[in-house]
Amino acid sequence: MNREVRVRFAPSPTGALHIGGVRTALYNYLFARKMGGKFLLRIEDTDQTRFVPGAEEYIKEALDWLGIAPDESPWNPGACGPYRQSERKPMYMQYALDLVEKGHAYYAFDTSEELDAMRERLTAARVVSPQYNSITRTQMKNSLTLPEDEVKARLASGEPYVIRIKIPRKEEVRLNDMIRGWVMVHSNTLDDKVLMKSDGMPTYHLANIVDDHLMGITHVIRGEEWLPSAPLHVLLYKYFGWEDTMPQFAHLPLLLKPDGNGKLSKRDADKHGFPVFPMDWTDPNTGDKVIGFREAGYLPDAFLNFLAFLGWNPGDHREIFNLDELVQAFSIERIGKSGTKFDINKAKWYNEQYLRSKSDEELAAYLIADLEKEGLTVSLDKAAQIAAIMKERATFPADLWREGRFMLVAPTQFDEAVSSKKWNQEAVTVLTTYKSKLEVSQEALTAESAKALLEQAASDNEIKFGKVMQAVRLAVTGVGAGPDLMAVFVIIGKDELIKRIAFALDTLHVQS
RNA sequence: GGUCCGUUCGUCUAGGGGUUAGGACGUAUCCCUUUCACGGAUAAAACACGGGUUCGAUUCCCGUACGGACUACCA
Repeated sequence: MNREVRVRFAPSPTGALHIGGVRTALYNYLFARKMGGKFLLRIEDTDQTRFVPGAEEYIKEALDWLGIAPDESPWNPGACGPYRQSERKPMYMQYALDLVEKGHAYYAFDTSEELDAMRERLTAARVVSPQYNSITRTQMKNSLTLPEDEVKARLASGEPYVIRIKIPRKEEVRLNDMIRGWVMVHSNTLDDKVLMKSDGMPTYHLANIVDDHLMGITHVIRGEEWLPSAPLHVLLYKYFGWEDTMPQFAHLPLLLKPDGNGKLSKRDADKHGFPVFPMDWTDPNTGDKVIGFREAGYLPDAFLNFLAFLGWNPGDHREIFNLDELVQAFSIERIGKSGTKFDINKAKWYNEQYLRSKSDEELAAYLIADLEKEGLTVSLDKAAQIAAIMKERATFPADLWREGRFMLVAPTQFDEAVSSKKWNQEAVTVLTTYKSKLEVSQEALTAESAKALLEQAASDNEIKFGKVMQAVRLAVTGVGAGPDLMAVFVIIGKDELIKRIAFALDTLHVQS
């Protein structure tokens, strides 16, 4: 049987989409495209208590930003809708009841207090892992222990209940994970997980099996945190009689903290000052703010490239891949098994690579946008010129302006450390000469003519050109470092250049 | 605690029974140069440990250690 590949990304709308989730979405997308299949988005909102307004929109916007929009989603439904589990609510009960009928599930009436009491009792009795299972269920209030009449009466009276899976006492459950190979667990370590909650909603375990089946999902690519419950899912496929079309599983390694141990979290972002979310987000309930890669200045292609390499590699030494190239090169077999520590330096490096590969005009658009925020305007042409000489030294688009502002705004003060060391009589002499040469020159200012004139000014005074360059730079830009000076001169223009030199000559004083 | 998963330079990783264990980020040095960058070159830097199997193990097997995930009417 050769089914069309269909994969899904199934986040819960409980807040900002974590970077690990974004990577899961990306791998799903890459796999779908590579296999010529479909990538779907399903919103797993079965926990009504954790609903956060705006979270869904955040997910959509993040995927759109990265260019990995799903083929089917709540906003772009295909034939398998709805794509929100809350909207699929009426579908689940029949499947749960089917399991009850087959003897693979049962009703349970225990209150949360009774559940707590059971766990306390077991803990006190030094039972290693207190759980609702084949042994303990015999002492709880459920349709396995209660007389049939009573069960019916309780159901009829509207008493709250859940439906639990009846895990077999002794059975080896095995699955062949695409990343990890055969994983085996004994059913006696599994517990009778709740399938239907008392509010009439399914739990993740039921909903994801039913939906994946109904949606024709062929491969489940998800985080490693799901591995322990995968055997439960395998059992469910078996009990539903869907073994033939059970998806293949691929459990992705986790994204870990950059320094210590454990899963990457928002705390790490706060601690190290880098984002772990794709975009800015303010939680409407708690007011918590997180910063995003997008707002921090990461380019979507760079971010995607970085993300793809967190746990996957193409097997050769190439590092730069755009989305299409990632699709071509991607394979699940080349995903690593071990957890990946998060290194923001690599992300920055990727961003630099992509920034430099952009055209001057593209970069100019960023620059112009930044300038507008400060009420400044500049021609596209000039912005492109600035971008051209700044991009080699920028990590983020914002660096273009932050480090290049002197090209549009004359310095009003001068870097003290540089002036104390480099501002000397020789510099003053050369600059004075240079200024007058510029004033009388009829030539248009080019990088070549600007340099020729400066060299003349230096040699006229029998001073080595290189010796005063730092001072010249200081005079014109206010700082001691920056892009090629002659290019800067051309951008600011002759008049402005003369003005700046005059101002520096007036303002700075030679220290003895 | 239990179950499951994992372990190659600081980090991301390639590799795989016999290799000078390769690349990238980062770090250091040098070159280029009007500074700072970019770029180029070089360097330091790794197979967790212990047993097997084998002529030979970093690679295969088993333990140990360490790390992680899971252990809810959350996903």
